[in-house]
Amino acid sequence: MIPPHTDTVAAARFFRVFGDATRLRLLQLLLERGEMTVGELVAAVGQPQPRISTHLACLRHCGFAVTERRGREVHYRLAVDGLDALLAQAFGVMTPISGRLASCTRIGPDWM
Amino acid sequence: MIPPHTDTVAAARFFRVFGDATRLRLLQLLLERGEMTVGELVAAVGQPQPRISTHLACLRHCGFAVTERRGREVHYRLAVDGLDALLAQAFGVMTPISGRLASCTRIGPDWM
DNA sequence: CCAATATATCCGGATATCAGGATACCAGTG
DNA sequence: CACTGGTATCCTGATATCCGGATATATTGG
Repeated sequence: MIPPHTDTVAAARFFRVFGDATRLRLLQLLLERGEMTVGELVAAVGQPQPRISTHLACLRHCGFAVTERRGREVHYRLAVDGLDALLAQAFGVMTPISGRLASCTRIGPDWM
Repeated sequence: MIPPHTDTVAAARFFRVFGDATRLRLLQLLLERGEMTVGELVAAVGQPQPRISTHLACLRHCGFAVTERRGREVHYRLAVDGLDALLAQAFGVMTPISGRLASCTRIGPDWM
């Protein structure tokens, strides 16, 4: 059941992508709407464009999202399967402990 | 499908707990073995005791684990349900992209 | 009480990881 | 070509989050 050691390290990196609220929000948006332009993501998240683009670059590089340029606009789509199930599972695990999570001092303030 | 905004922030905090390889390793060990003492966890992970204890304190505070002192020893057990399914789901999502994740510069070097 | 065993906490330092704001880059149009 | 619209990158600074090592705390047995 326990994956080898290197898989644990890789998994921690994976979870760290989700550990930023802006990136998580972007993933959620793409999950729901299927495909969005940068401008739409910027508007939906309500943060400055460079900030969104930086996070999108991370998602792109890591393989979570793929892009397609159409004229001036760049469209982003999810490139992973199972994200909906993962998020649903995560909410199931965290809901009973969310109050405790909020006061953890090891996990600091949120960026969003 | 998109949880409200505050749930995204809370979820990001949740994922940040998993974003550290030592903490993730501890959770995996507890998941597999059910209950372990600090000493056993220290031996299994192969890191200094204070380091392990610090991470265990986080897991305890956040509600992932509960403890029971028996004499000198403190026994740790998982206090959340669904962690096995969550980790399995996560490995499913990440496996196809694990090579790309390894080279992400936004997610830095690993602590383990 | 003291010594040994087991564990928790603490503090200072290093660095990981975020932000903002400016600017570079790409596509379309006249 | 210049300008506009859309996006990506970059650099500096702030701080989040880890570590090591020392020490504090709790339990046990003589």
